[in-house]
Amino acid sequence: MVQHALLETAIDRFGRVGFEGASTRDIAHASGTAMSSITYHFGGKQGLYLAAADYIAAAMADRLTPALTMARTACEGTHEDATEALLQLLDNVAAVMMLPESATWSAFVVREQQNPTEAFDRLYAGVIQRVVDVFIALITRIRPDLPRREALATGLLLFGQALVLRVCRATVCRVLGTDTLDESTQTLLRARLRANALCILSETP
Amino acid sequence: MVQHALLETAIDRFGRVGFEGASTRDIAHASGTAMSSITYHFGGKQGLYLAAADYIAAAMADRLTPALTMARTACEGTHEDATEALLQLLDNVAAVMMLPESATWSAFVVREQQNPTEAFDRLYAGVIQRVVDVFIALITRIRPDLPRREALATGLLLFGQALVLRVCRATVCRVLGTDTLDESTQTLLRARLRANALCILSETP
DNA sequence: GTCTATACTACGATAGAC
DNA sequence: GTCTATCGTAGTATAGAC
Repeated sequence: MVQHALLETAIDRFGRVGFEGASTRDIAHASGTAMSSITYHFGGKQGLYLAAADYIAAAMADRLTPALTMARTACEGTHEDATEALLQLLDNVAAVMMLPESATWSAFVVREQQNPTEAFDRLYAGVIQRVVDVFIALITRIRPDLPRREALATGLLLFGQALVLRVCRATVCRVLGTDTLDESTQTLLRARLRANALCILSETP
Repeated sequence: MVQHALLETAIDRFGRVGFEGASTRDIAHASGTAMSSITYHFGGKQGLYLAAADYIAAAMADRLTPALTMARTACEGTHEDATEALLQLLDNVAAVMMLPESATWSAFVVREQQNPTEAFDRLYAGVIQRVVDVFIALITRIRPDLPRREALATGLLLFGQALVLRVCRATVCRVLGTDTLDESTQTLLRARLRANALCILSETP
C-alpha cells in the first residue's frame, strides 16, 4: 500500500524536521515511490501533512481506547473505582509516552501545540479531547471539593508528569544515566508516577 | 548590534520551523542585514544554530540564577527550608514556562530533546544540568528515605508539571477555555502546582 | 564589517507518457 | 495509478567590491 508507506514516512520526517524542513521528494523516495504520488493521493504536501495528523490521532486513540472505555464506566462507580481508573489511565498514557513509536508522534503533536494549524484541530478532536474529558470527569468524581478550574488545572498538571517522559526524553535518560528506558527504569518511573498521582488525588482539602 | 539581531531572529525561526525549515536568507533579511553576515559572524547556518543554543541557555540561566542560588544554600538548612526552596524553584520554572519569550526557547529545546545534536550538550551544560542538580539535592534533603533513582524520578516528574504549561500550551488554553494565560489563570496554575508538589514531597513513606 | 553577485543544489507543483 | 521531465522558486555558500 503506497498510501500507508507514504504516511508512515511522512510522520517520521515531519516529526523529525517539521513541515517546512521535510521534503516531499525524500518522503516519496524513502517510501519507494515517486514524488507525484503525493500529489495524486493527498493533493500535495499540505494534504499529506493533514492526513498524517489524522493517522497519528487514530493510532494514539487506538492505544488508549480500552483504558478510556473502562475509565468512563468508573465515573459512575465508587470513589475507589474512580481513583483506580484514573491511575490506570495515567499509567496507560505514560506507557504510550514510552512506546518507541510515540517519538515521532509526539514530535509532530508538540510542534502543533506550539504553532497550532488545522492539524491541531484534528489531533485535538481525534484524541486529546477524549482523554481530557475522561480525566476531568474522573477528577471531579474523586475530588468533588475542587472548583471546576482547579480540577482542570490538576488534570493538566497530572498529565505533565507523563508528558515529560517523552518530550524531555534526552534529559530523562541523562539524569537517570541510561541510553534508553529499559524495562526496570520504566517500571520505576510508572510506580513513582502512580504514587505521585495517588497522593495528589487524596490530598486532604 | 548585528550579531544580537541575528541571534534573536534565528531563535525565533529555528524554534518555529526547525533547523532545516529555517532559511538563512530570511533570518538575515528579518535582521536587517545580508545573508553573508551569518557566514562572517557565525561561520554558517550550523554555527548560527549552535550560537542560538548558547544564547538560549544563557537567557534561561539568567532567569533562574537567583532561585538556584537561594536553593543551593537551603540544601544545608532545615527540612522546612529545603521544602520551601524547592517549591520556590519549581514556581520559578513554571514562571519561565509562562513567559512569552520562552515559547521560542522551548520549541528549540524540545526539538533538541527529541533529536539531540551538539546543541543539546550546550543546553544541558548551560542550564538543564544546573537546575537538575539543585532539584535532586533538595529532594534528597527533603526525602532522605527515597532511594537515589526514586529521587531522580520524582524530580523529573515534578518538573513535568511545569513543562506541560509551555509544551502543551494549545491544550492548556483550550481546556481552560482561554486564548492566553492571563494573570489569574497563571496564579491558579502556580497555586495548584505548589499544592501538588507539596503533597508529593510530604508523602508519608 | 557589510554589501552585491553568482554558482550550484534542491524544493514543490504539474503536465504528459504509459 | 505510477512514472519521468520540466518549470519556477528558494536554499547555502562563497568570491570580491567597498
